[in-house]
Amino acid sequence: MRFSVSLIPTLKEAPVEAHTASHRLMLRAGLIRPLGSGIYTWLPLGLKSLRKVEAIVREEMDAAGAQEVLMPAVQPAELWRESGRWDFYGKELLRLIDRHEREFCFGPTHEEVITDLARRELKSYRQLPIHFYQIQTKFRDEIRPRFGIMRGREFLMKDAYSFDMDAAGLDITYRSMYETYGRIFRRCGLRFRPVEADTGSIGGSASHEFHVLASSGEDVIASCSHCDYAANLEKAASGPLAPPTTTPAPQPLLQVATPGKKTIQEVSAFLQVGIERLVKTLVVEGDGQPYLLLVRGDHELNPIKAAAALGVRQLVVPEPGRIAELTGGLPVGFLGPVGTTLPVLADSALEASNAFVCGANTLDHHLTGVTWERDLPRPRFADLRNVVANDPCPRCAAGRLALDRGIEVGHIFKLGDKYSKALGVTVLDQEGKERTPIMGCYGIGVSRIVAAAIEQNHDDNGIIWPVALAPFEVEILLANPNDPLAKETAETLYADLHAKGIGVLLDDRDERLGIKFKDADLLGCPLRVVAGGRALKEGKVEIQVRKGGDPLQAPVGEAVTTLIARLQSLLAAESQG
RNA sequence: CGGGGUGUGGCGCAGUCUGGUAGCGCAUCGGCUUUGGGAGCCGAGGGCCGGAGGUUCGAAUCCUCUCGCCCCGACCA
Repeated sequence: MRFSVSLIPTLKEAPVEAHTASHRLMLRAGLIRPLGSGIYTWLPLGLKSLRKVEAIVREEMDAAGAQEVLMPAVQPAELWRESGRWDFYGKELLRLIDRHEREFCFGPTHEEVITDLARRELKSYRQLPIHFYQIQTKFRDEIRPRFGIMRGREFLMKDAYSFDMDAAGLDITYRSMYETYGRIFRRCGLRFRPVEADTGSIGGSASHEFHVLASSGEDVIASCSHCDYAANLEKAASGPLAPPTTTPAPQPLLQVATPGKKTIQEVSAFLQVGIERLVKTLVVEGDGQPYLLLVRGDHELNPIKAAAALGVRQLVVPEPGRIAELTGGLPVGFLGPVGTTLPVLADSALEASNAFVCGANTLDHHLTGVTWERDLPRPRFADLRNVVANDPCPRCAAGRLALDRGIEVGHIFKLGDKYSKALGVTVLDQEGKERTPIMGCYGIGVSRIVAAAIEQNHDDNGIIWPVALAPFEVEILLANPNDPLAKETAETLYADLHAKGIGVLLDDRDERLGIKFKDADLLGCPLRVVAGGRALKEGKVEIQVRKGGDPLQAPVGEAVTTLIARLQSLLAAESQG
């Protein structure tokens, strides 16, 4: 591609509203342009990268035996009513009405459509297992789209759905997808980690997320220093904690004045007690019922775990005003479990606590020396909190958990028979009996991968593409278009690389070299070649790896082989995973 | 949805408080010079100041409504 005739609108300054690296750089490098909140046009250069991701995903899915289909983006409401999700999915579902007043939605996902296809076409166990995928534009009406492509409303997704006769069959398919995903992200040159995930509202029995590691990631993932345990924060569990080392001898129960000290920090500082010896009392509403939840002062409530432990469908943390209603007007900031009439559930980390501090249910007072059984009944204990760094690993004795940030780019699920049952998919087994197939579903955020790759690979000057995703592997800078020798060298190199199947961008603009350098850094092609100027006087071109390192010079005649060798070694290094 | 912010040429911004008919840098176009890390000089084009209504002799500026965009938002007891 020739820079001079292409739309590559680079920007010196990014619009103020772009904050994250990938968002800024995608705008500045001219990969995308916004059209509305959370919706973007992919410009030629951005589209090249997007297509590269797509190609990798498609090759690996095909290799794993999945069959590509393309389902409608617009889906009749009727199907979603059958699965029960028309009402359940909420406002993220973009709903449409056609000229006949019939209701549709723009598909955020395609379980209903694929399951409908399955019930029409699958009749016999002989057709199973079978596995379909598509790469398609999805729309989810996010509450708050942000970070550019990373959390847009419209995005490109690979979604796949498998049908097996039984759980054992699904295990095999699931395992194969787990491996396939690893291959895909390795080929993309991304540093990533598969983690155990909560199955959430979709339901099902097992689930893994694949996260690209990046400090700007929206998700927190915990992994063991010792074994291969890794899970997202929603799901991550801790091994049993040792009691706080500062646990004192038994103390009498005392009510102490703590005027105006409402926060854990304030109380801790005021009473000169470590925050791990305080107990936070949280009021929540589970399916309309109030509960008191207790977690240690230095821990955070995990609402998903709490909802599961309480056995409620939906857990709401009420507004302060509502808390007062639920507790009969007790002072927020001084709540405690002693003497409460509400059901109490405590985090397991508190099981070993004693002589702790909590609110006294009296304005401006806390209790100290609180001890289970003596001062209040032992409540039920359960895992209610987010793990913190250094918690013991739940799987192995030796490991400690570390927390990292990640960008979720893939998610695989064992769905079970939720959809196949709801929509009535049946096939005949060997005995001629009707059976409901077991489903799995497997998603990859194709467009998000492009943003995640940039998030993980950039510097102050611009993008540093992994070879596999770069819009072009090589960019040639024609140092001076008016120098016939430089021009001829650049053109020959351009043609030769092209002939070898290497993606190459030729910056043949009538611009100063400085501008071309700046743009080349911004665009981030893995290799940059300067044709002209100093080196060419000695019959050489200058080659620079975007990732860093000293520039090297190669005789013009050897430039192509040198470049190809470089690309291969880069590619090999990047796909180690 | 709640709270906050913001909307002025393609991008970044000033002007708004204190009303008098729009300006700066970058980008764009033309000319001359320059040519290895976002050049210099000269000249030019481009904005119904998000939209609607109102106040006023007069509105980017004041008032009301509305739309877009951005940021924050359970609790941290």
